[in-house]
Amino acid sequence: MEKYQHQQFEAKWEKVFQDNGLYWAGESINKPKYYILDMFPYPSGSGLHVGHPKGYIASDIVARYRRMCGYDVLHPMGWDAFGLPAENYALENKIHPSIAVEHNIDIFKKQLSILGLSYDWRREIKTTDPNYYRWTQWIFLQFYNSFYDRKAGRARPISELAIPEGLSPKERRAFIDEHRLAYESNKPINWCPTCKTGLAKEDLEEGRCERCGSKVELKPLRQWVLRITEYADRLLDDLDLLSDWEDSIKDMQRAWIGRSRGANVAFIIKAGGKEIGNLAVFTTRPDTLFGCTYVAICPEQPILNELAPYIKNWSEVEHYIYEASQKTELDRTDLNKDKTGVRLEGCEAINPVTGQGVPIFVADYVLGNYGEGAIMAVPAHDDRDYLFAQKYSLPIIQVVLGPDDHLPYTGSGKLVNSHFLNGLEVEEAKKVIINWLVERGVGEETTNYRLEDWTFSRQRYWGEPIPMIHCPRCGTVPVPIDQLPVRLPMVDHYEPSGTGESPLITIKEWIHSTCPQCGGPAEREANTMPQWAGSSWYYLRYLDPHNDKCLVDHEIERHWSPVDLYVGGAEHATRHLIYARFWHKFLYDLGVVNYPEPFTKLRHVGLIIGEDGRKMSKRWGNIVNPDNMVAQFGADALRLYEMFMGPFDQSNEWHTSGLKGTRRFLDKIWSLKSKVTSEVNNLEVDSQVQRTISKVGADIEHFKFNTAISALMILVNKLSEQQTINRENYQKLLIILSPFAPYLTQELWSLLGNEGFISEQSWPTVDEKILQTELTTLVVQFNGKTRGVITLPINTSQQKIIDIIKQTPKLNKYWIDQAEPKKIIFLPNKLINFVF
RNA sequence: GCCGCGAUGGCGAAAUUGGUAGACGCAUCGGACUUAAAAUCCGACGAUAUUAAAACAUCAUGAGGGUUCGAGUCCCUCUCGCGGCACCA
Repeated sequence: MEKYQHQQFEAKWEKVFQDNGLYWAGESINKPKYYILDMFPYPSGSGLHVGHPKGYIASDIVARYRRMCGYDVLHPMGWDAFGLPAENYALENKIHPSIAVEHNIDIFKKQLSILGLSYDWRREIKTTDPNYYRWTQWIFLQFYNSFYDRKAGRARPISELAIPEGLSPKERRAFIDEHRLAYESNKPINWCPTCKTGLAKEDLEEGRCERCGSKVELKPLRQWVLRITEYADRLLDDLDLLSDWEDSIKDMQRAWIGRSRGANVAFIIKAGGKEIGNLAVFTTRPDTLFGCTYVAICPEQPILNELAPYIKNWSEVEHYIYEASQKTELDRTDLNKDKTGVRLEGCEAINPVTGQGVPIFVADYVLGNYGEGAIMAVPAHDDRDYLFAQKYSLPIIQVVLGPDDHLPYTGSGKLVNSHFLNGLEVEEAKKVIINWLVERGVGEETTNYRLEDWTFSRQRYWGEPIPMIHCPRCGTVPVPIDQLPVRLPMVDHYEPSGTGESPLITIKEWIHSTCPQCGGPAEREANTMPQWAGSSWYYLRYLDPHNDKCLVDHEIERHWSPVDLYVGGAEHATRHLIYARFWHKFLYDLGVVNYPEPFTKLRHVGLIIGEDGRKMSKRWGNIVNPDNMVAQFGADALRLYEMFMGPFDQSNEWHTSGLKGTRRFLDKIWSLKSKVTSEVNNLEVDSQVQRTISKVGADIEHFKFNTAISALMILVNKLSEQQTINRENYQKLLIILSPFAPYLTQELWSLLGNEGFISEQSWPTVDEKILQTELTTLVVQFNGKTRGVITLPINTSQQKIIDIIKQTPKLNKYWIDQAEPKKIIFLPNKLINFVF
């Protein structure tokens, strides 16, 4: 069989397609828009392996399909080029990151361009371009200049913040700063000693740096933080708007945000019968307040300073606090570790409902960064408190009845030993007790989140400079908008200092600046933004990439937003996808964007793993380079194979032999060309063509590319059996194959003498008349067991079918003793089942 | 521990969502073509029993139970694997 030479036309057509602007979006007025977005890559030094383009191929198929269905498709690509990996790569290879990044982008772009991806390259962006990060900085300044109005449920300009009267200028300033959505904090942060930078909670994996795997340490460091927690409720509740997101991703985000509704309860602290302080604890189970037998606070609880003079065993307590501070987060939260604590001798906490005192412990199983850093312990109804109470022989009071006597019991049930709560169900008791507490001013309904504010400073060179200035007279002052971008200086030495200071601090000519307020000498903020900053809004910049007046024109944004389809890896579920939703909602509050959610439909791509079953990595030497595969088999075959491997969202092992298979399939189509005539095919073939058009279209929309390709293969097998192939049918096959194999189908399209581009053809309409066949196969069952299949004209009546079966030798033997069946189950055109 | 997903031939997988289990492809085996190989074409390909061969039959979708005329699909129990969260009170 004749084989085609992909080398002879793939590159040729790619150039023609690009030169003709086939993939330009926004060129037609009347078509409906469709925005298809890929998660833009990080141009690393090692180039692409065959796993990377899988998602790009899928979105490209949808893009091509949508164009053929009459949509004005926006399908852009760009580069997420700031961040640690680029900088580490640059340090290792002793090339400046800006040069390394340019080089890597070149390689990536070359690798992508031979795959036939239909991007509108006029819109290419990169996050390291000052004309891009200017707007990243602009957004940061908007955060700085906004506060969150909880009543209105949105961000507002900080100038509209209601400031209490009678504050001194200093207090006024502090009050305002406390409400900014970008704020400076001195709280200890997660510090990676290897990467030498602070990290956000999202950058950790089991207490280790997600990049390098080092255990992170807590380090007190001044840093910029974004108040993402103000958006927690909207980020959570609006997930319900995203009906076309996979539930697994939504569940992951829900768990990450981790909303808990409960109450803060105030305990008065007494020593020697005297009130010496007040401690709030957070609980989701205020109903169990009568079962509280001790209170535990974390070693960082500020109240310890107040209590210190009254604590009789202070040296022991102090030692415990010190020990806890020496532990890493990973060790602190190790579930297997024994619970420890030290009782604060001489102090007691008064339970507001009973008026009785309970002991207070400092215990490092209480987390400092959640709730109030203090808990009311109810050993009977909490696993951890139970273990602790047993260890320290503390009383255990059951207040909720479980199905048996087993304690601890954390389920629901009726309240006992709880005075006015007795007999109530847990949920009811919660409401009653909260009311009781609120009325007496000793408690309030409270919601807490696992989500933490976003640590936004990195003590590294390769990131967007944070556009702030520190003035010895005016304090922290934002860089005026018209002075953006604050450019990252090109320097020879950019190694991280490791001291907690950004390497930019050493670049005196850059650091020294003037205060925009007083004009006096001042210093620039030397920290840079995290890797996730640029990617939190990039999808908006594609819409209007060259605008130098605003980040995106209002009308243009209104036209293209939101993203209709977003394709990328599931590993971004709790990082990029939460950050981007957060920024988008903030921009929505500012009026920059028109929709509350950025991405309407989200699909995640499964990994391609090595032939040895391991993740593709240099370390295992199992990397397959797409360039080699394209050289050997052609881009079309590679595209087909990656889509044919299995369900799109599933991981699959790479097998080059499978790629040979899809290439064989394309060779078959090539050789069919010699059978093409004007003679008509029979109805069966025509009908099969129609069925395939219908199935392939539906499968593309549902991301079932593997079955779409299988349907195409079945059609090709059918056509191969024919002596001649009607030209019309063959061309329809080429058209519906073209989203998968754009080069080969274009070549054949042209060889058949057609003008123009196959990608500009309309998706064939399905002819319902031809689609309907006149015959149907009916399954014949006796007592539920399939005994045969008969082919019948459609809509044959039940009685007629019974007559046929009685006359069919292979089937009538099951008609037991000529008896009448007890029951007949008849599904017209599908199945008949006789129950005897 | 909690939440979610999954388990189908030698392999990747299909199955109109309760109606012919294994489509399509890979690998393998046999045949054709060839001096030969590759490529290509034709054929076989879940297991078992019976048979000269086939037809037919029985069993079979991680295990065990259940619902149903009928279960890969629905329900219950369990095993294993993957992903997420995890001392979050």
